Amino acid sequence: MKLSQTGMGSVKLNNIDEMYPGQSILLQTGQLVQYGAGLFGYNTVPLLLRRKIEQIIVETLNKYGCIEVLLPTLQPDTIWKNSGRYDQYVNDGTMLITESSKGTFCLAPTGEEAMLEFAREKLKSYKNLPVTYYQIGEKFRNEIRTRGYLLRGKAFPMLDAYSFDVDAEGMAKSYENVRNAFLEIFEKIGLDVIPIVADNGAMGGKKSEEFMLISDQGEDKILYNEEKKIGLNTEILEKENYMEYLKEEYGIEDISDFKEIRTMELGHIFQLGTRYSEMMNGKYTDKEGKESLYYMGCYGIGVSRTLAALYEQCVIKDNKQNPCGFYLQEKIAPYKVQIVPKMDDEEKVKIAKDLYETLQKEGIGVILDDRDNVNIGAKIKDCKVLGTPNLIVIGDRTEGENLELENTKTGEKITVTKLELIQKLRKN
RNA sequence: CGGGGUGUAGCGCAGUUGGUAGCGCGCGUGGUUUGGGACCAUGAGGUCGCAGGUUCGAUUCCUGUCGCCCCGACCA
Repeated sequence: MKLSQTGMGSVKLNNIDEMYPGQSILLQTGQLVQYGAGLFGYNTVPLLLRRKIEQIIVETLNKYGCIEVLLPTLQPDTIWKNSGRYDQYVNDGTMLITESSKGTFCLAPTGEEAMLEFAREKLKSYKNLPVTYYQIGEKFRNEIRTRGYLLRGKAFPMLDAYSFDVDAEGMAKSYENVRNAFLEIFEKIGLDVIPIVADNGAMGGKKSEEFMLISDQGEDKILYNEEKKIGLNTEILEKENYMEYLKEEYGIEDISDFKEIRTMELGHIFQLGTRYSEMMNGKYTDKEGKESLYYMGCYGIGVSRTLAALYEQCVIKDNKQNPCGFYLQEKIAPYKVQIVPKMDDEEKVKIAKDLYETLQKEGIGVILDDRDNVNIGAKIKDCKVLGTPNLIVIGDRTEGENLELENTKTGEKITVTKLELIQKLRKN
C-alpha cells in the first residue's frame, strides 16, 4: 500500500481523548472516520486488522468443528413476529425497521430467528445433530446510547454462533466446545480475556458466561478472584437465590474474597435450552420417530469491540508520556513493515520502490511511504501512528544490499539483506 | 428518556462587551531542507450547527430545534 493514496497520517496529534486514546488517534489520523453517533468508516489499516481478527475467529471455529454460513441482515418482519420478539425489539427502539411497498424489513440486531429458520430446513433428523453454525456479519442496533467510539456502535460486525443438540447434555458439550474455541481465539489475538459468570438476561436460558478483558475502559463491573481466575458479573447479585445459581451451574460456593474490577465484555455465550425452539417451532425427528425440540446454545463475539480493545491495548507513548501511536504485534499486524525512503535521493527512492515491489509480490503486507512533501522524521512518527511493527529507513546510512530493520516498539535495529528480510517477515 | 457539556476551515482550538472572523497543524504553488513531527515566500479553504426573534446591523443577545460527547437504564 502506498501511503500517499490513503490520506492517513501527517497530523500532529492534539487533545487526545483521555479515556480512549487509541481510538482518538485513529480518528485524528484518518484511520477511522465518524459519520454519526456509533457509525464509523474504516480506512485500510484498521479494516485489515479487523479482517485479521475475523480470520482468526474463522480458522479457530472451523478447527473446533463449527460450520460457517452467512444469513441476510435485512430480514422480513415475519420471522421476528414468529419468535415473538418483534414488538419487544421495535418498542424498545433496538431494532431498526424499514417499510417498503413490498413489506416491512428488519435490520437484524442478532441472529437467533434467522438461524432457526436456516437450521429447520437442514436439521430434520437426530442424525444431523449436533451442529454449530456461525457467521460474521454486520449487526444493527439503534443503541439508546452509543459509547466509546467502536466499543458500542449502532452498526457493528459480530460473530454469532448457534449450536443445535438433541438434549441438555449435548448442549453442554457444544457449549464447552465453543467456550474453548473462544479462549483460543482471544489468546491468538493477544488479549488476556477471562470467562466469568453472567446473567443470561434477555436471551433467557440456563448457563451463561461473558468473556471479559480487564480494563478501566470497560462498562462492566465484575467480582473477580484473581488466584482462582473465576469471577461473576455484579448483575448476578440482583438475581434471586444467586448463590444457589452459582453453586449449581458453576460450582462457586464462596464469593466473599472476590474483588470488584472493571472489565470490557468482548464475548458472551449462552445455553438457551429449548426456549427459542419452542417459540419458533424448531424440531427434528428423534430415534423413536417423534418430533423433538432442539437444545440450543448461542455464542457471540463483538468483532469491532475486540478491534477497539486491541488498539487501546497497543497504544504507545512518547517520552513525554503522551499517546503517540500503536505497536501492533507482528503476528497480527496487517502490514508488517513500513519503508521510508529519503525522497530527495533518486537512487534511494529506487531502492525503496524495488524493495516495496518485491515484498508486494511475496504477499507480505508492506507500506511504502511515498509522500514527497513529508519530512523523514514525520514519516518515522507516522509509522508508529499506523502501528506498523517494523520500519526500514532508506537513506544516507543505507549501503548496498544492507537494510536496517527497526522494531518500532523497542527501537532495536538489525541489518538484513533483502532475502533475509523476506524470510523473517514470511514467518508471521 | 433524565442529568451535565459542546457545536467557529480537513483536524485541534482562539475570538468578537453586537459592526459578516482568526491561530496552529494539514492542503496547493515556488524555493531551501531531509535519520526522529524543518523553514521562507505565496495561495486556496468558513452562509460561525439550523430556524425564528430583538436590532439600522446577529457568528455574538433571546427563544426554539438538531447534531455530537460524557454520567444513568440496555447490551457484543
